[in-house]
Amino acid sequence: MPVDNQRASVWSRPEKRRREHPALSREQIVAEAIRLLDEQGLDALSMRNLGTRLGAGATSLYTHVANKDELLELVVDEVYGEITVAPSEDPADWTGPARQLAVDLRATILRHPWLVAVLGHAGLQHLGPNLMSLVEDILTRFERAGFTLRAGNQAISMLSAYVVGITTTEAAWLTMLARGGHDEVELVQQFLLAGREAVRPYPRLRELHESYDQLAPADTREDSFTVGLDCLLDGMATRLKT
Amino acid sequence: MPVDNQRASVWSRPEKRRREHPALSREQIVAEAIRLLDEQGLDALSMRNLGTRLGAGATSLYTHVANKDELLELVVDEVYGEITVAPSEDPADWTGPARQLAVDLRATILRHPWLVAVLGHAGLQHLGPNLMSLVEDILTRFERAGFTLRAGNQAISMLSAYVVGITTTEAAWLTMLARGGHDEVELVQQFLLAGREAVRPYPRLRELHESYDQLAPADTREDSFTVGLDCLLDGMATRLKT
DNA sequence: TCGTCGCTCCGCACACTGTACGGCGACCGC
DNA sequence: GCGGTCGCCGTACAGTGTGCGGAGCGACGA
Repeated sequence: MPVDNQRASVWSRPEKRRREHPALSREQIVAEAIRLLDEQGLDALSMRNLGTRLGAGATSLYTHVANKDELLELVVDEVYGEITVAPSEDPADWTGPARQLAVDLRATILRHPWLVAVLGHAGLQHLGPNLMSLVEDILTRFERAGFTLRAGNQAISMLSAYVVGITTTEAAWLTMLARGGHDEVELVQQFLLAGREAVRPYPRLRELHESYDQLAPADTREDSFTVGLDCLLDGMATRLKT
Repeated sequence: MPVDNQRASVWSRPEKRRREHPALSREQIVAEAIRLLDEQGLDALSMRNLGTRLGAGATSLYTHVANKDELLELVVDEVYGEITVAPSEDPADWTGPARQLAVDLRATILRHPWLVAVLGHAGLQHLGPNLMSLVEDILTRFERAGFTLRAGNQAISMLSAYVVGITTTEAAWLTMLARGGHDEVELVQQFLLAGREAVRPYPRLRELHESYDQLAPADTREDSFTVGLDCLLDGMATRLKT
């Protein structure tokens, strides 16, 4: 299947809209796609499925969207739009925006666990308008706090890499949870039971495993994320900030 | 499609092998799958495709492997087996193994760019034997260097999260490169050209963009990774150690 | 007012996917 | 030699992304 690399990206090609009241629109399709993804996961997103949810045929979508891949590109950028970094009072403080970016990004991914799978296919290279204005915004903060543009860019890369990486596991967990319809605590118990056997030949893993026996899983995830984020910010402070 | 969550995991269920010289084996299937993935990417891995490459029918594979998902699980753990952390002379040095883990993991992912997409679907929760013994190994090093098990686990999480996150973008880039069969430098030029337009409304992004104009891309990626890793290790040293 | 054009939407078709099922042939222990 | 078992495969089914040609409709020039 040859890929036309020369075709202009989604963002530069304007949306066609001549008819007065077209039944479908790009916005509508993207919105419904996100709803479908949130409700039933990535596997449930098929063109036919999405089409019928919009009261349309599958191929009708192709008038507004070139590809399924392009649809996902639009969806991803739409989700990026959910992240905004609140204006801070102290312009010299870069820690606040950085932390907020990380926390918001994580929250967004956990709200849309299918995101990591999509990013895995396509990378973070999408460069939709929402992502770009977000990055521009944060670069501004970092610059104002004394970072060079390069350093600021590096900081953003590190932060988002860490968050995406950490969240990959969490999102997979949430997906499994949603699909089975189980309670989190119950599923954890089940996993601990299964893991106990697998972990037997490895003394350190076994001890670690046992130490996690009676813990609220959501809190553990939260704590682990925060500790890691603190580490990262510390390191950035000593290395990147002159 | 209902998923049988109760079925024992791949690792506990022993491989059936009664016949003297069976034409197919699990190892062989996994090995060929990896070869196919490396050559043609994730999309090209279909059961039929893999079957014919092994001189067998598609459904024959199901005697050795329950699922395509399970096959991927086996494949992922097989790839994890490529990572080994060399024994270090100084037992108090945790930085060496940590850095080596990160570098090796990145190299492995870049050697198998499809990995991140698979991880995106499934998370890092696979827990195959190769991964477990790797983690056990590194936990040992960390423990010997004064980490608690919890802290060591946290460190591993952070490191792999960072690497996976950073590498997601790189792997997507490499995949695109491989699919188009283009030269990296040439493709970079093309992207810079396309990006120049997109980046116009954002002053900081534009400046950043221009500053990347004449740089060897592979070196840039390498540097960026190393700087971020140094940051992370610094942070871990001040936060996690003691 | 009447073609005619362009755009949106749709039904059909094609190649391809994962995998359930039943059969076939060859090897094993007896 | 023989029955049972196991590895392999052909067929089949539901479902996928999407190319193509046609139908209906709004707008617009003659």
